[in-house]
Amino acid sequence: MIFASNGFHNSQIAKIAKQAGIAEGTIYLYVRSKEELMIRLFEQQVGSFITVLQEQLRSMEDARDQIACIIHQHLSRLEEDPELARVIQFELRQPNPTIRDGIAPVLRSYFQVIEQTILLGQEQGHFDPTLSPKLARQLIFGGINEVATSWVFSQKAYALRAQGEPLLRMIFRGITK
Amino acid sequence: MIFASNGFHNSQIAKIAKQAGIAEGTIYLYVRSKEELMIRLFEQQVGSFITVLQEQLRSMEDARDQIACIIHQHLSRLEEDPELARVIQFELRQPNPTIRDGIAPVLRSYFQVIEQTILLGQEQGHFDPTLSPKLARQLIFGGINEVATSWVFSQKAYALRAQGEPLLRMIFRGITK
Amino acid sequence: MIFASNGFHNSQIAKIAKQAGIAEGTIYLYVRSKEELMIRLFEQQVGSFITVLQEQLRSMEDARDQIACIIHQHLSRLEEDPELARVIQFELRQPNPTIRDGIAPVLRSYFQVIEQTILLGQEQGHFDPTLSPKLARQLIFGGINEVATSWVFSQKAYALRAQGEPLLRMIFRGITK
Amino acid sequence: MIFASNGFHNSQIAKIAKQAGIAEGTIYLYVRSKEELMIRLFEQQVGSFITVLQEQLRSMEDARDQIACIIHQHLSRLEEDPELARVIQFELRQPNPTIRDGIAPVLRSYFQVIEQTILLGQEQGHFDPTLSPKLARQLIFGGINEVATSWVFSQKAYALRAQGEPLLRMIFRGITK
DNA sequence: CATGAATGAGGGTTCATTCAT
DNA sequence: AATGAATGAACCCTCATTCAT
Repeated sequence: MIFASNGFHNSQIAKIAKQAGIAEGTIYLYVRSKEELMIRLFEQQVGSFITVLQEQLRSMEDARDQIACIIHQHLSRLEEDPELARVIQFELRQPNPTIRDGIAPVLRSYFQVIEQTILLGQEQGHFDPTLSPKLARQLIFGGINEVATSWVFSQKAYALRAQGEPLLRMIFRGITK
Repeated sequence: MIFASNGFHNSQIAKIAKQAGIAEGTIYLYVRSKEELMIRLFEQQVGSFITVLQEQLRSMEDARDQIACIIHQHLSRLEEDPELARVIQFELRQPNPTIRDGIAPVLRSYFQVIEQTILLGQEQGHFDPTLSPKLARQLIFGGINEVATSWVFSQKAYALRAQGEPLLRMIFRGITK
Repeated sequence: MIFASNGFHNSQIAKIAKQAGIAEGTIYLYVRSKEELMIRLFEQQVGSFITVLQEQLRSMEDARDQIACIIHQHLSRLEEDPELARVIQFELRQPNPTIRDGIAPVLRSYFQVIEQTILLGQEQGHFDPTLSPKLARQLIFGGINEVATSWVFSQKAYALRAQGEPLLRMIFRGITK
Repeated sequence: MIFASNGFHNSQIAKIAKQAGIAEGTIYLYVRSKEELMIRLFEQQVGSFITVLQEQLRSMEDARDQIACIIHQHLSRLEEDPELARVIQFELRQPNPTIRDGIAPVLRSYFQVIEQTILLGQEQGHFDPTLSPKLARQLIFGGINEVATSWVFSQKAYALRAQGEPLLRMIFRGITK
């Protein structure tokens, strides 16, 4: 089952199936509902992102490098796959509680990666030890997200990756002791 | 007739009308379509928020006080009216371009308030003059938004306002020279 | 109550009222329903047409003159008041049985005028006595009507009245002994 | 799938679907809108009528036989399928310009069949050469139509086909030299 | 395993009608 | 008598889901 991320645009099952080159009914052999499909797709995309990310983080000792890595990878990933960006920014921001709850675990595991890094940085004496890692994560994730949203809104008129450096500088100052 | 801000819950016209205590058809006396309704509601809510906010900002000289005010007012407003928070966080984050374009002007005017304040702070020598006001705004707005989103997700289990102080401290450090 | 024929276009009550320069509710002081309104308007228009027509017919002895008069008056009336033509051609040709039944009496009285004239012509020895007056009337009325319909469809690109003469000639030959 | 010609009665999609023994949504697999449905049905019905009619006309040399054939076939067709009669008489006589324009081509092609026949008759020396074929067609079509309308109004209390003979006689006299 | 035609519940919108003023 | 804001039933259409092949 390879519904590559290359196909949401409109999120009607008919179009998703067409984009994936399969029949509508086929989707339901793998998934119980459209909601589950959205969740599975999100899990797949974000899950693989996290796996790769953790791989890279493991090779870094300094939490500051790790934070830099997270931010750059996040922006790069969205820039590479604008469709995924759209999905995350809009498609998944739905009032539908089933979807919200469904993606929560994956999102939480990403949040934990960030929070762990902050904790590590605090232990290493780089980051302000009085910071709530959760709140710091919220600022970081929210900031990246808003930068990405603006970029999508702007019709991708500029390089998203280029925002990483200055954004990183602000965040660093914000969380450094 | 003023549409009650709490007239949402679900976004079906029937339910919106019921919540507002009016008939479905009545809505269409004031609004041409559901999309326009969403936009009008957003304009009304955010517009009045901005008006009040600017009033308060005018009485402050120091841009640092202004930033603090913005963050606190934003969080307070959402906490006072959790329904509005839900609408902004989820209901309006839609792929629908009409809505996105419709709310863009109001959102932009809020963004300008923030960016002006940052600019002022740079002129006053408080904030890093090399910062892009736009990017700083993105971090601030994105951060606040994410804090609010988490709060909504948590079923409002804690005081949103209480997050203002520590969030503010991080942001200050992040944008200060 | 003067809802002159000058106002159907679209047949929504709101527009009819606006055209007549009165409020929507006012209509319901004179009429129980939209259907009744349509019927009353039709009665008024066609009724006055018949009255005038009979006046003129009374001054003619020869049934052949009378038939000529009917055809010319009918076409003239529709040409003078294209709005009435539209109403008769389309607005009133509805599946709605209430309207059909409601206008039936007026229509029938017009039919009787025509059939009486044919009968007279048969007695005068001008028209084929073996003809069914009803069938002859159907041919005449149907013919006029179709000529008028074509004219309306053509966006009134030519003079409707001008069709009277040649149409009359055909009909005459058709019903003459 | 062929929409049963008797799938009308009322023109609500729900009822049309029910009559045709299919679901509402199914209709929209074959047709983009209700208007298109009406047009398609008309095209189908009238189109096949014209095809059969032209087949028959081809075997006749004399334009007088052809006119007789047209009138009899027209009346027979409506009598066989009273539902079609209702549709043509009422359902399609709508102010809706989309439908009017949509059925215009089919209707026009029927008109041409009639007008060609008249032209032929004029060439053969049977019909008055000074007649406008268009006007003659209007009288013929309008006459048939009115006869059919009366019949439908009468709740089909008598044999429609029986009207063909006397109607034909009148029309013949009307258009003969 | 895969298909895609068929389904039908659900939702936005219109508009004839009412009724408090 | 007149108004017109409010009503809400009715209707067209969409689209997630099913199931016979």
